[in-house]
Amino acid sequence: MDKKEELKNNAENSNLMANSTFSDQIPAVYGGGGGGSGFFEIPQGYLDMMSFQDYGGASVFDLLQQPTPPNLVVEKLQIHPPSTLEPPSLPPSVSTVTETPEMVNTSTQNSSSISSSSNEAANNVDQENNRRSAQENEEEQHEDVEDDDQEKNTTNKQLKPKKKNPKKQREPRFAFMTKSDIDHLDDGYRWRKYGQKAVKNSPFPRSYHRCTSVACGVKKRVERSSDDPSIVITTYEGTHTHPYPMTPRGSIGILPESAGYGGLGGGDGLGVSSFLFAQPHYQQQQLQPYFHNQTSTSSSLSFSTTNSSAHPSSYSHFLQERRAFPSPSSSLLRDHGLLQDVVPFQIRKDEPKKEQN
DNA sequence: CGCGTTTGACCAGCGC
DNA sequence: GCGCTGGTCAAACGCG
Repeated sequence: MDKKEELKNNAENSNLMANSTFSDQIPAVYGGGGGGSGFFEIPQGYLDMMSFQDYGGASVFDLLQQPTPPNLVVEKLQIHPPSTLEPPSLPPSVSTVTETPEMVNTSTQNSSSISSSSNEAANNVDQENNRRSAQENEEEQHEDVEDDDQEKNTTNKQLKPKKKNPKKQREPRFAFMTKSDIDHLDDGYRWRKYGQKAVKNSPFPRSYHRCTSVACGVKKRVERSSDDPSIVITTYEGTHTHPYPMTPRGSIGILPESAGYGGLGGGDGLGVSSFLFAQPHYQQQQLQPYFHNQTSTSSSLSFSTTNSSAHPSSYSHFLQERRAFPSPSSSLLRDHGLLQDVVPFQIRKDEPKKEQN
């Protein structure tokens, strides 16, 4: 543990890395090979009911089929308008959107309405996203998905010949922030933690998780915002190559509210939160019960995407992948890809209209 | 015993 | 080239 502290301190003391600015962050959120992030302040329990339309690489608010739901307090939102793309027309609610110049490539400095917390959080996410997306955009086109396995195979570990494929491919990523005391949000999949690292500019370590499913190379990073410890930044990378587990960790999809999963942040200390979405159980409900009346705390959710493949419908990619594996209850569990890990379909509009091709 | 976590070390990429 | 950081590996360990 002492060493851990050391690492942290090192990271903190290290000023080699310039203070990350958004300027060179994710190039874009609107599809085209970019990413973005948003930050919503959402009443606790609302997440369970939240849903967005197919995230086809549009703006964050395009995720919201309808204007911001009544109980959804859009506190902060960051998006990354691509320098080369025109921002999509945004719904009325988007008036609350703050397009942060510094998040655009051209950026300078500014951003009035973005709080430091979300700023920082998104920053963390975007930082890496962008860093890679640049190089990945080129590389990824050459290779295909299997490389994760191949890496391991080719990694004949004698001592530590971790020579990986130079053209390491990065899968599309999807990041979001949640305001929660709990780090590891249970999205229904089973994850194995394979690493933890101290990150610079943050006193909180970042943990690395991998889907335990064989041949599924989906990874997940979890970290806390250095600025606002209550914010958990979760980044998914890759696409699940297997059906959505109906009984992950014992009880996905059949979690009664009484089971203590009613809302976010309700639990404490445990490694798993009630961050469960797309439960058939919820589908019965209407958009009414936003709240589960847990506590007065609120949960928040934000997005940051990196479309390394430069496809406008990057996230649709997820969705399609997931649809390839209709589950027994697929009729109920509309497949929304990783998004459904994050956003309960209740609020997503199930209309297939945005399923661009 | 199987599975998941912890942890120290290694590697690659990047900036200076 | 060097140092830093992020990402990953895998042995050791813990837990049920």
